[in-house]
Amino acid sequence: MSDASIEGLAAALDLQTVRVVRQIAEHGSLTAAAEALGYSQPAVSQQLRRFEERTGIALVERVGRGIRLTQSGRVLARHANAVATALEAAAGELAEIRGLRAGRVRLVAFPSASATLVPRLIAALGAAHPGVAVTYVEAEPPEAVAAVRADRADLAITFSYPGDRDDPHRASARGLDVRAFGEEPIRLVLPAGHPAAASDVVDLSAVGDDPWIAGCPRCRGHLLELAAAAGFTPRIAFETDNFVAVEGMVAQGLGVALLPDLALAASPRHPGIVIRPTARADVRSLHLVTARGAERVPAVAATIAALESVAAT
Amino acid sequence: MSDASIEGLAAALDLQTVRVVRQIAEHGSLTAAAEALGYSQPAVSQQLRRFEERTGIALVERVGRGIRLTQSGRVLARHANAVATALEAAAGELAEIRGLRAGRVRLVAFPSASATLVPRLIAALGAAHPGVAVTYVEAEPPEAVAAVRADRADLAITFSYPGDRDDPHRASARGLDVRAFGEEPIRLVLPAGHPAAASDVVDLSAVGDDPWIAGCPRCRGHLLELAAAAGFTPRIAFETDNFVAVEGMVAQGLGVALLPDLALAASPRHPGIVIRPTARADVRSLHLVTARGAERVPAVAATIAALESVAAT
DNA sequence: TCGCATCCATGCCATGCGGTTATGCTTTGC
DNA sequence: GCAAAGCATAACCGCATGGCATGGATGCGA
Repeated sequence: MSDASIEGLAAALDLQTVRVVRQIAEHGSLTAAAEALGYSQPAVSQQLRRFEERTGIALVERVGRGIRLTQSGRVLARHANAVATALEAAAGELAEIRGLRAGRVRLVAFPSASATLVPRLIAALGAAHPGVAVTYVEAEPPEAVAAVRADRADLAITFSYPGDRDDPHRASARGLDVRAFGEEPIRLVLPAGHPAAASDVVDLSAVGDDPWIAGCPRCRGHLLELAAAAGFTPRIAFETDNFVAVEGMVAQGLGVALLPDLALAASPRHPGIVIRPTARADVRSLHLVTARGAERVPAVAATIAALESVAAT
Repeated sequence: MSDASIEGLAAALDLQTVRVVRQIAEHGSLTAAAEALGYSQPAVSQQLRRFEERTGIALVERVGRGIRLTQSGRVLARHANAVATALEAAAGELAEIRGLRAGRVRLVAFPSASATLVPRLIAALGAAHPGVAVTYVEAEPPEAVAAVRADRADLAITFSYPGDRDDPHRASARGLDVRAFGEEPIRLVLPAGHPAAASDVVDLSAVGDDPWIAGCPRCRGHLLELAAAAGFTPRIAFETDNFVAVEGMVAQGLGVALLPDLALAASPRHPGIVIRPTARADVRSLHLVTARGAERVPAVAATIAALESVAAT
């Protein structure tokens, strides 16, 4: 019963009363406390009375035309400072986060963004909001989405090919927020001197008979789709995740390849290759995946803003 | 501006939100938090939304069909424990006081109560409520009242004579609470063998020619009043505050005296004296003086109750 | 001793906070 | 594909909470 009474009391304690008692202890009168709190005097008077009725605990006693705190009142006033201190500490931290003087963003992005997009993003974010801490992890889109879902990341940068079979932004990203923030051209990579390199824009069918060097599984799937649309089935000679290796292979004349812009921009252009846009101006789309409502988190919002400004260049 | 925003935030923080966030952090869902708090699920949902609208701070983000706390939410949850701890400490202390397992009464009483009434009072109070601490100071009524007014005492036991000129319970006790709790007979003290001692009840006029031994100034004033009512002017031979000395003087035949019952009960009865009621059954009244509303303080209420039971015997 | 200023309590009223129930939407698991 | 889980929204409502006006008691000073 003693425990129950304490719990009941703790539930009956409200901040208003605590604040009022604190001011009364400091100023010695209801009127002064009311003024300090920006309330009218009756408001404070009633606040006290309500608390006393609710809890059966007398906080003030009258003496002359004034009042003074009872023992209980003084006890509450003493603890009021502890409560106020804890609340102000919380408010301080929250204000820091809201004002972007503190905060944290855990970023995940696909590998080819690591060399170009992500560094620029982090730099822009750091310049605008030095107080925000950024952590970055590299992961392919499906894993990146999983990281957001599992609360291992706040923000995932992913891509998807048009008509992607297991599009990470359809089934697997359900329950999350996906926003497209740009498109990335897909380039045809040819060995220098390749006949098709003569024209500024190359139709895929023009290299339908060449051997192909394919990238990651999903990139490979995309290649198959584009080739089918162009009317051929690519003969895939090699597969590798490593863009630099792809460029080297193409330079050696081992085949041709499709590479997204960011992958090409990640390293100095290999001298033995030529880059050409595809005739159909193929692109893959870039996405931002977050928990729904995460854009209301200041650090996340700032990151999105920074990403949009970076992506625009 | 940063400070202002912190202050604004601290003012916008309310216990309900803190409690809600705390439960969400613990249980991981609104529904579970609502159940833990004894609320319906929409109540918790709206509580959160209101806070977020009020402060512009997002506390939760949605993921799938559930939610999770944002960084701000976790910050608040962390501080929530500190707040809850402080509140529970306050509630605990208040519950102790309310349940009379703790508390304090500062008692003041007039000297002749020190030997009889007060010890019995303190004993009764201590037996009923061992947790309540009692302090006691001896003071004449005017000083006792002043002590209550100046917050040096919670409860003053005083007396007043009927028609007292500067009645401590009229002018000087204004703004305080005065309650009569009993009357104390005034006895005539005669040397053994005094002729008037032959009758069980003595009219004052029967000893009008005797020399008198007077007590404290206010007692002396009372003596003069009673004598005047009986038709004589007392010849005052000695004055002393000390009741025991009064008894000794009377025993030596130096005069007669009026003494209140409590003063007589304070020491073993002197063998050389005789006690007689006065013909008019004179009494002085006993009072309890407190701050107004002090009876709502548990320890004070318990003392009053104990005093009433003690005074009844 | 008689105003006058001070301080708190009270009555009345408007507002909106904070709760409820009912219901719908999205996601997830079988 | 359907049922269950989980949150949001809408409609409604009680009363806590604050304001204003006023009254009563006290204390101070002329």
